[in-house]
Amino acid sequence: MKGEDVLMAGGQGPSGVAMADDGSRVGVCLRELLEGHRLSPSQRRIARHLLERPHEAVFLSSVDIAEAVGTSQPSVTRFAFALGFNGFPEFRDHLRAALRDGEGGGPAVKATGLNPVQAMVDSELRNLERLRDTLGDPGPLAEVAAELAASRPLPVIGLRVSAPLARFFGYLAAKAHPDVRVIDTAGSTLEDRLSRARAAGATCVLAFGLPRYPRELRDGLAWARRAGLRVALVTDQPVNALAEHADVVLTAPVSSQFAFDSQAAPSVLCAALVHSMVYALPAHEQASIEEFENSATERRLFLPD
Amino acid sequence: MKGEDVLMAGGQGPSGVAMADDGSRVGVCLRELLEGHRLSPSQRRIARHLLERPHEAVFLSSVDIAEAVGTSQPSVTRFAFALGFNGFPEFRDHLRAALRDGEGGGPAVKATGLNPVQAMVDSELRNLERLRDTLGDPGPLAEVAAELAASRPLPVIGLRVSAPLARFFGYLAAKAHPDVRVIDTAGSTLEDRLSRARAAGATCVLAFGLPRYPRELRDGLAWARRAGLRVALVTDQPVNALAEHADVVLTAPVSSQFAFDSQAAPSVLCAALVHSMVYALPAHEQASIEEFENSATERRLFLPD
DNA sequence: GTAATCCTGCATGAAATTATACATTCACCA
DNA sequence: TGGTGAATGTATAATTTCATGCAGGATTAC
Repeated sequence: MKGEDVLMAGGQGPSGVAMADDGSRVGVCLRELLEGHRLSPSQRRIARHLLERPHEAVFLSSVDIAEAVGTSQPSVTRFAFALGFNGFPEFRDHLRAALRDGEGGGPAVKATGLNPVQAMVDSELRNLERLRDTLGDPGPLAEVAAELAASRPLPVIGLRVSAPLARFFGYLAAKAHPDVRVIDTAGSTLEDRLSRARAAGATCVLAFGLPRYPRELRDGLAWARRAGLRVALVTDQPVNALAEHADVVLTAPVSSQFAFDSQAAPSVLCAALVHSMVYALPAHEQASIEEFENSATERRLFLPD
Repeated sequence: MKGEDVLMAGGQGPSGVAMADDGSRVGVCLRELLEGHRLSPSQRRIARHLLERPHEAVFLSSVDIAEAVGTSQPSVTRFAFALGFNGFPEFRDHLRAALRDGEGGGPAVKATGLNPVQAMVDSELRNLERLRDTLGDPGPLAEVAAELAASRPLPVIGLRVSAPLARFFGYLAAKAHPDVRVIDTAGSTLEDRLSRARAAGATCVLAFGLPRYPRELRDGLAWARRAGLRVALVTDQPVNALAEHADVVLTAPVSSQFAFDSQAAPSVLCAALVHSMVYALPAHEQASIEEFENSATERRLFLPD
């Protein structure tokens, strides 16, 4: 193995502290394997070495171990055989499997007594879970929100299937931002309106690009960038044909196993974005939200809940 | 790699704990690497594949990845070079190092609960679960779908915050229904357009009415009924100020504990509705979906995934 | 429409990893 | 002392993994 240097730190010392992290999971796996096997002296040294570095163990090659222990590579192979495996790779895969069980193993798979439509919803549920997990680090979202909040005006692009998303975002954001301009047509119209927004002081643009990715959106993003606008993109994958034309990418997974995809996760991301934008706004504009609500109530625009 | 079968599970099931497990650590490492790198289509597929299985990624060989992605092994090597590494092993060691750094941190980081934005997503998750459960009985959905599919034309109403939803439904439904007419303006316009639709043969209308319920929507629904149209309503509660003006009600719960609500569940319900509508359509119109897809591909409207 | 560029897979060679054959050493015992 | 057998290392073969040259094909630019 060439890059063994990257694996030499970490670990958790012989007196293994924190039970139940993944390393010790490999450790218990090893202990189980060693149970009731008669090992030769050098094989014991190998075992001891692995037990002391359960994290690295899963990555080490037979020569790595041999060198570290100060023995020969065939001895490592024979060590694997002595433990009942059919070769060193088989032994190592056993360790890797133990590590993986630890990582994924939390919740059990549920019985799938779901009808097709329910399966569809379930699929979107998982997408939302993924979104929630990626938001564990609030940095990127807050960063984008701040940029968007600071841009006056704020152009928002959504073409084709993403047009409703852009409008939805526009509707929410308008409560917190004085000048949101939704663009849902492509071609020269798009460039015209971007151009005007740029001239009016816009510093960045928000784009929604869900599958299937319109070619025209890519062109629009490229154009916006050349025009000096920072491009924030909401899409379903961190890397795709659109992402390379964006400065910041927020991902909201969508299902593609069904004929018609919903936009559950992107919709939630919209709400989260606007939510974050509010905190990036000056106080007097936060107040204007309340204002609108009140005036709307006065005009009896809405029915009682 | 011989024992790839041992690595096929993983991920983090339905009730997934939180961020900051080792897999997502590899994930963020990958994201950082991908940032600002121009990738070819097949390289993007590779990146996606790895992002979807961060746990396994650290163990995969270049041929493993190539086979899984359906590309050639040299493409994987080139992928590593494109990311600035000096070879595939170097790239893989980088990922492994990220994983190791995470393990040192131990279970401490895991204990952290959800941040506010995550709580928001979590709230929508529960809404989706409720939606899934209510769809356990496919009857109402199929019934509404059949009615909608049979109405020519099919008027779809969504005002204010629900306008994007109506447009989204319209976009999807247009693939399966020859004459969908989205109405997102209120007042006399609404009645005009409903009237024309009725004259053209419409038998029912679909309305989206999420909080806060526009007074004008209630008026519109009442008007539609008097005009002899059957009213199907998508809203958030089985009974509210709008439901009494509808013949059939489909409920899609939304959160109201946050300043800005997303439309996750209604969005999914849209997709489910259209999905069900397809099965209520004659075969030749189902075929027209494919047709559109093909013609769109021919016109190279979309970018490759 | 044509040329230039980029992308991609195939074939192949180089490097690394693992398994096996064989020789040597050492402990133990007659 | 010489024999026996397990243990271990050396050398090497077999397998796997990785890198690169080259040609065909697609896309873009002019």
